[in-house]
Amino acid sequence: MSSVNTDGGSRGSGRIPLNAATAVDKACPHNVNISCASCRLNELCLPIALSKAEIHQLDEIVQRNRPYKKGDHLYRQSDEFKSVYAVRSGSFKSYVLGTSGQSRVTGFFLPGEIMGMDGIASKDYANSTVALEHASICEIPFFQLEKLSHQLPNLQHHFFAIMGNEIAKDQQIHTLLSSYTAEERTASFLLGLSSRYSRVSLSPTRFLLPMTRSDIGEYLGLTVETVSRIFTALQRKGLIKVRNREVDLLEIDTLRAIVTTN
Amino acid sequence: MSSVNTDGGSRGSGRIPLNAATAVDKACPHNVNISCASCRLNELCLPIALSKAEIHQLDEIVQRNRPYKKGDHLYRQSDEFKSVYAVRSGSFKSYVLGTSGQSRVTGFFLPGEIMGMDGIASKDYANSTVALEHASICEIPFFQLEKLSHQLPNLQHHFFAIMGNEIAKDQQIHTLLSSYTAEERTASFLLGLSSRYSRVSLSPTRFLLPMTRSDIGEYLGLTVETVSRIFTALQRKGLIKVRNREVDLLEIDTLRAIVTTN
DNA sequence: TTTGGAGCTTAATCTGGATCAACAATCAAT
DNA sequence: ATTGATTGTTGATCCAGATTAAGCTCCAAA
Repeated sequence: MSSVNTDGGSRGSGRIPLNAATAVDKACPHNVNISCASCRLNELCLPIALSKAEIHQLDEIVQRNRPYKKGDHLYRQSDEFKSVYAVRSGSFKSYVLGTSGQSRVTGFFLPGEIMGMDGIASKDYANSTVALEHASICEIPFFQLEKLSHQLPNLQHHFFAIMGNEIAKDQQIHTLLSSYTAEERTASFLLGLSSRYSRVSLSPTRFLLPMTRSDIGEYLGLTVETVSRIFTALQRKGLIKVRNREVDLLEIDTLRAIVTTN
Repeated sequence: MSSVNTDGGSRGSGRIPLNAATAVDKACPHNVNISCASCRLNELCLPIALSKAEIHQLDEIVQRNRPYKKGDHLYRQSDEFKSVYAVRSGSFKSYVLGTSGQSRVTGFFLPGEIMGMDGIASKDYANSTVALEHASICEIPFFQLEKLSHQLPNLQHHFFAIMGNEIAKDQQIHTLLSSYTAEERTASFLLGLSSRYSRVSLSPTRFLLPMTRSDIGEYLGLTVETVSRIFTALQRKGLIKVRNREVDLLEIDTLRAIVTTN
């Protein structure tokens, strides 16, 4: 079941409907009135491993607000922490500002992924988080999630797993940044996006980048120029095809080889 | 109350008993028979925010094994995950091995800190973890911790906070590696150790490094040579004094300024 | 007390990616 | 359609930190 797109979310005036974050057999995720039970992401998101009845209880505490448009902030650095958020559709980036105003991207979030966990310990968000395109979310007030986790061992277990996953992922990035070249980082980044898109049943080889080259650079510890040059170089080698935000992974195994040869 | 040291743990044949991880008014942490209730770390470690009775329940599931000597592994990459570990005394590093055998340090652990959370999601440890010196730990079988967390809301809350803290910390390192110079990274690293030592009531300005220059380099994405040069440079500027593993932070505010001027 | 190896330092050279600069393409707003 | 702003590309130059190489210090084991 690959996607049949109906609406925007893709940027190129509808020309190529790549990874538009829309539903196929379940309700449209931009729609505010979906329950977890009917959400097409329910096997990737918080409800995993919950029973029907338990999902219903989760539904009770989930708030589905109006959608966000590109540039809208979900929360800002040092705002008081009160909720974690699941991406329902679209995408977000998180970033911090340096003392002299430069931004540093700390993460990207695609449908089914959880945002805001950086605030759990300190009670303030450590990052700002902003929509990269038209997007919608589910807000889960954390104190209610804790209360419910206390009643539902499955939910507690799963949320521990989600946080553990975030920890493991952040440590991989640590390794990436401390010892990989620009080309290795970029290849790894594209492969990472690939598997995340594939997780939500979108093409693992052909997708639209929701972020700018500059965002990618800030995330990978590279300059925009380097990211642009590496894209061009990978294209010359025939491993990918890039046109603006549109990416084709032509030789995914060779890309993987670049990463693992480090 | 600053520390009065009685035994080793410091390496310099007893010459300077800096940050020997020994107890003052509570039982010696190398001792296997301490309970959480009597442990001098109980206000930093898992028991925070637990009542007397709750600490007793935690004690029941904590296993206090024999001490580890330098080079002993706690677990290795891709071993089956079954426990998290609290450092009781001494210190550890975690690392991963690249395809061609090079090691990449992913973290250092001092008394009161929790190791092994990278395994929670995947059920396998993502890192290997090894003692940097004579050290002891408390092992907490994770499934028992989950079961107990389910009974004790305070424990659940606290463990969420510990994991959230790890996430926030890992993201700071992401920023550090993606946009700080060698000098900024090194200064930040020293300041980080400083506050972690101070957390366990050891001097924040004078301590022994439990790790090699090479470990530091692998952690910060620098070579040994660069770490060595930066240490020398910071010493020439009068900001620190280094002699082998012994470090003095002479101008802690200037060090902070180096980091924040990024 | 020697010896060997791990750990550390310093210096000389090299290079990957940053910086600087110019321009092109795309898009949103009029 | 035109304009200006944002985003992306490409080339020339530079430099922080890697690499290479050599010697030094410390200490554990013979």
